Amino acid sequence: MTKKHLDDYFQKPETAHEESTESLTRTARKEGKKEIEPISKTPKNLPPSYFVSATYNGEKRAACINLYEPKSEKIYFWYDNTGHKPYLLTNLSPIELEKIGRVTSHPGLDHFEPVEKYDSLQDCNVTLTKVVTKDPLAIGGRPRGCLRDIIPEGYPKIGGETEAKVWEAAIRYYQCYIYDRQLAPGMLYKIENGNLIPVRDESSEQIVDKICSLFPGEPEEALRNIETWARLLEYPAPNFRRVAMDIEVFTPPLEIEGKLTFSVPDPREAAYQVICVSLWGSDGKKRTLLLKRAGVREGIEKLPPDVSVEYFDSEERLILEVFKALRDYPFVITFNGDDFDFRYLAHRAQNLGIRRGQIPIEVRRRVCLLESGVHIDLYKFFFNRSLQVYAFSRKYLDVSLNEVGKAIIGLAKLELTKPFNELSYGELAQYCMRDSEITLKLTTFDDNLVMKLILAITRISRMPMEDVSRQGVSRWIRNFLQFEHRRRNMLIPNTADILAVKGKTATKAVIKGKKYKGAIVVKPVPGVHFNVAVMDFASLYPSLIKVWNLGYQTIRCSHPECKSNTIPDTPHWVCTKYRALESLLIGSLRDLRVSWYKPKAKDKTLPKEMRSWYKVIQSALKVILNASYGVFGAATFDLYCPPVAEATAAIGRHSITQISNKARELGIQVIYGDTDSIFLKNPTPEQIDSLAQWSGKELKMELAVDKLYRYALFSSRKKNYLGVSADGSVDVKGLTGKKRHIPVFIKKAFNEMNEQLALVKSPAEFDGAKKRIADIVRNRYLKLKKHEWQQLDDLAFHVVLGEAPEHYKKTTPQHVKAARILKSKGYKPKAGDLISFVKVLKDPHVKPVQLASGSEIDIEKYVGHLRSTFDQVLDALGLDFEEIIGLTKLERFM
DNA sequence: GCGGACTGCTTACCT
DNA sequence: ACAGGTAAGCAGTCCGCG
Repeated sequence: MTKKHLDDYFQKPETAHEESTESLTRTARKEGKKEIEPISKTPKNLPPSYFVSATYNGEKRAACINLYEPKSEKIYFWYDNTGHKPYLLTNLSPIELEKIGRVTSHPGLDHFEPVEKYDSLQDCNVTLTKVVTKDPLAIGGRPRGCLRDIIPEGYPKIGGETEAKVWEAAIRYYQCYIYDRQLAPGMLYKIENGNLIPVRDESSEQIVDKICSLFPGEPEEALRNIETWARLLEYPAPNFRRVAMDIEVFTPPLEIEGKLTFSVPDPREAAYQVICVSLWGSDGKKRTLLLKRAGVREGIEKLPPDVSVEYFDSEERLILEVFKALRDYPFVITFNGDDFDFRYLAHRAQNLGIRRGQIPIEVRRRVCLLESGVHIDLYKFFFNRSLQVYAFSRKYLDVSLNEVGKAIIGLAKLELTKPFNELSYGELAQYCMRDSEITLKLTTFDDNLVMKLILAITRISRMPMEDVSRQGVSRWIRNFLQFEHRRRNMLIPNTADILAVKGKTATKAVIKGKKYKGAIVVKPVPGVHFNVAVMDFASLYPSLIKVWNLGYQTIRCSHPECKSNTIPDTPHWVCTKYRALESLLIGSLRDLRVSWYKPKAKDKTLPKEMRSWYKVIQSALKVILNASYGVFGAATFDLYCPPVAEATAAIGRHSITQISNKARELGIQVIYGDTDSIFLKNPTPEQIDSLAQWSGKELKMELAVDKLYRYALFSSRKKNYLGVSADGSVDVKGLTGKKRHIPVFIKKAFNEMNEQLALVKSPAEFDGAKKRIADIVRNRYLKLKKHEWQQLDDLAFHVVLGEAPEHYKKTTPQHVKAARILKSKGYKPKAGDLISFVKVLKDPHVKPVQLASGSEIDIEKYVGHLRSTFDQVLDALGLDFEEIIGLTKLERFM
């Protein structure tokens, strides 16, 4: 890599305006062979196509845009023809830069160019120098000799006056290109006479106007911003022609404790044969490619008739056939393809002597990309915590194909009944096909929700689809903020500079080690409360960021006259002269979601496809908005600004305190509240109305009824309650009985109890329910005492191993003890694994469930867990666990 | 040397 | 690589005790 690029420096630079009219592929050109079919053309003209991703092409030394043409369903390339080049910014003048030999002699240097930028941290215009290079690697990305390191190191501090600094030097080149040309990834572009031209969507203009008319009070700048977002979000998604792929690799069997297991082959070594590959296309094509091996039984009668079964005598030909398919489809979906399937295939191909040019996979350190299309690795996508919680409402708890498949589309992996290498061709194909079936269906369910979600975030974040599907929400947010900086010719500040000017926090966190004080939780009033209304602020934190004009630029600004514009409960103030970018952008996104996309997603009068698109948008916005406050408190975020996060939380506390005071003033009893919500006991519609009115008027915040509970049940614990809605649905929050590590044996009883609680309609009906609940608890207790469980698994606790078992130094929690026992038996528990263990009488008091037997169970421990699980509810019902299980008060003291 | 009180660690949850 | 706040269970330590 390094060598190749060093060589590049000594070549004559190509003219950047060179037309790319030839229709040979990049691969074919490199190899000088014509036998490979063209990956894709770079045409002079192309009908409207979706901008799906962007890269840098090292050979052409130009940005490359991947366009998906929805009629032919193919990807085409367009290379920059504007002469755009990589650059960084520095405060050194060209004259000062000329004095640094390591800069002027740098082979990647192109030229210097003065630029004016607005520095929002200092509130002044600055003249900087654009250091333009021939190659992005000249700026950064290599261990030594990059200009972004050379400039600050190399400048002799004359008189100690000027400190040489660089800006915008860590932005990926293709992002820089998107920012500078103000491109809209995910939107339509056409190629006309070799030029890239945005395609305006006339049909959405009316609807965009309508959206804007929803916000008559907004200032012009905010309206223009809303308009921009609306244009991006209204345009529909294409059909993404795609294929899901899964591979199976021969694995030598490993014997542990007399049981056969298999270790996962190392994709870097790729030492074993690829024995089966399955391809499941969105076009209905289902293929399974099998390697002929000695002594393997046929058994393909088990496969559905529409699967094409293809046998190969040579592994090399099998792999080449797979590569052909990978070139054919514009989008390829895998589950962990970055770290396994693609990595393995590429290295295996190399091992087999397949020429580099014939391998369409670009293997990078952490990802594997396709030369001719877009690779989406669903493992990374579903691993994303924000998506897990806010887009898929914690439906899956473990990120494995099996768990995600079961939870989201109700399709599990096939279970193997015998060792891998004893499978017949049919069984192997069946197993492998199922994996690619789940993988594809994870992108097709709910009217292609996943593909659309990626597209929507691509548009909001201004990032390529590959990056959107792999990176976290903080990158999405960072990128659209950087884009808007460029649009306004604002200097993108360095993280260290923001921190130096505005780094200090002033409040004390409740939790040791945290940076600032967070939200308030109101102590609940224990007991059962009928007719409870839950009111909450619509997206509290984004609303506050909008209403209070929060951003790194505006918090603690330098203007003396702003200092009186204080933030409650902190020593901070906010600018009164300028609007913060974060406030503007997050504010618009919030407004769009609350006033347009959320209602539209529920609007039954809309056609189905339209409503489904609106659902996608509102869900994408939800994910982004929910993280929009947290990122300012995250040191890894480029615009990290602790006082912004601190101020947001402080105003949040102020808001909920004000609103509960007002509620009490109106004569409503507040029985609970957490962060942005208050639980009101038996309020009248008038009281609810006046509270909402007051909030809008005094706090400038929307407060609305979120839930109406027939009754709610509280213990004295915070973040612990149970609410029953009018339709009998039960919300369980925080109770131990719902936590995933609790044994099924206890969970079952807990769920039975909830069924009883769901039936209660009036206070009078509680007596009967209490009796039945007492029965449930007593029965469980007796079953435990009599060792009556269906299987030992039902008694297992399931706890995630946060670190590798040997990594725990300070304490040894029980699940780690269990993991170490497993390790000593030859298993290889690693970080992220779910450890299942039971509590036993003998010494370490835990045992992995696989190794335990019923007779060694510590029954009293389980009674204790049963008790503590139920106490949370029994307290509120006025029931007593010990009385239920039949101990008299006297016995308890003995 | 023992046991209760206390602190800290770890995980899972809530908003 | 969004944040802080809360609950639970256990591990480990401290402290008093003739």
